[in-house]
Amino acid sequence: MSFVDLGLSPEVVQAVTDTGYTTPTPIQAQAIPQVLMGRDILGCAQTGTGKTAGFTLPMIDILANGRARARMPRSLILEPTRELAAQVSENFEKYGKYSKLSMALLIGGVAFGDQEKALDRGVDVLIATPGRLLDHFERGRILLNDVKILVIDEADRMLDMGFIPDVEKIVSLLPPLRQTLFFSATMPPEIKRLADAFLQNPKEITVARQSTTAETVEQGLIVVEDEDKRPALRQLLRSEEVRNAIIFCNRKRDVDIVGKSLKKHGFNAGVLHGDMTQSARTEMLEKFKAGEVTILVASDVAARGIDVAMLSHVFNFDVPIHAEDYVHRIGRTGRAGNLGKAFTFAKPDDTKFVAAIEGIINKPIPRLTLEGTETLELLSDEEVAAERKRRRRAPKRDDARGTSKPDAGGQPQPFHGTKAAVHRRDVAPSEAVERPERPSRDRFERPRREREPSFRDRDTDRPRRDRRDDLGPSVLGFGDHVPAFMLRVPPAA
DNA sequence: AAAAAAC
Repeated sequence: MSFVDLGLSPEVVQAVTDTGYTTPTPIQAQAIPQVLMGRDILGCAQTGTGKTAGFTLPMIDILANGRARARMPRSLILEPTRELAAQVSENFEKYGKYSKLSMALLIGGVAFGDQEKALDRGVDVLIATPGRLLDHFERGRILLNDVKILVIDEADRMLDMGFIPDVEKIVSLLPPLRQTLFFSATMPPEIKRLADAFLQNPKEITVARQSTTAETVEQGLIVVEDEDKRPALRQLLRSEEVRNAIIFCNRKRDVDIVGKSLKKHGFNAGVLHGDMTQSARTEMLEKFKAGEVTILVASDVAARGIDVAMLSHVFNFDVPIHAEDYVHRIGRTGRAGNLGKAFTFAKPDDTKFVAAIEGIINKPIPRLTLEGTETLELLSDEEVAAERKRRRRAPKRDDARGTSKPDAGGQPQPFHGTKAAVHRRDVAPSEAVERPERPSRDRFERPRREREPSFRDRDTDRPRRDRRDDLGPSVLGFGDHVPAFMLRVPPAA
């Protein structure tokens, strides 16, 4: 079976041959002929299966005929992360080099100017993350009624990330008569519902998730105390033949800490997480791909899809909270038949998370010990519960990780907002932990701020005395019970 | 226990 047999054009086949690929992967062999026939696809597959080429190759041929009008893309590919979107655009560049296709990449963290210019020229292929795409749409820079092919990639991840409302909004802007390719690594009910809504008589393609069985990945679990993780990691990095590795941390903060620590100890390490600027993210990923940086400390931005050829190792500095993420993380190694190793550091109370992982990979992860490191065992569920209880009763005075703000902890603290520092000496220690109630900092819990009553002239934005005086003591919506502070006349500007 | 994504 070759790419020619799948019905692809000589131009595309040549471009594929140039990159060195000769044999289609199972998902490519199944999907490409169907996509070329114009059929909808429901693909159950993750990256590493050749899924991306499974849709880019036939799309290049389908879009070869016809021209895009300004601001009216002819196809749309939605990706959950910026890196994935960038990767898909590289795919189109690589395989579309003998075909004349125009393309635009709409992702956040990048200036609008160039993206708008590209849209104005007209694009055959539009690759986007949902937020930035909607942003362009709302600015009126883009029209979606000419989209003939829609690709929704990594749908389950979009769900995890809360993008589904955005995706539904975007799909509602597309013409109903179109071809839709829908990919997801897993098919929870919510994703199935979406697939049913978006697809018409789709061809279902399921590709075995080889990383779940992970025959080519040797796995190991090391149980240590939190503070022993970094030395243990260094020891492991030195004893293993690490060609290149990703080290996953659960928190961005720890990504920075571990990255810094490794660099300090002379490792060729770099960091990658979503709080970095887009240019720093791109630069780091490129350095890692090029081998300039051999150890990448990363958050789960890098857990899925990031396609770095032949990683020798994956380390989980923390046990991932969602078992699925474990599969995705270690799926970065042992790909395409190469051998890989995956080591996971667990704390003794990570019992539940480890059990969940072993449940979905359907086998135990071998426990390892490290010389010179105190290797422990996972606690039983009862022990974890007891430990939690104990810790609640005697809260830590100072946070060993150094992350707490100076005013946190159980010490008596001055109240804020008073001139004299008032210490809470008169309360029992256990109650002293209770902080005075403050407005929630969580942006989702924060009550929506009501629009202030407009005392300003709409045109001049000047305060309007007349209006304010007219208003009298009543405030709309409060009847006769108007809180005193709302009746205060704002200072004249 | 987190991370990801729009300004």
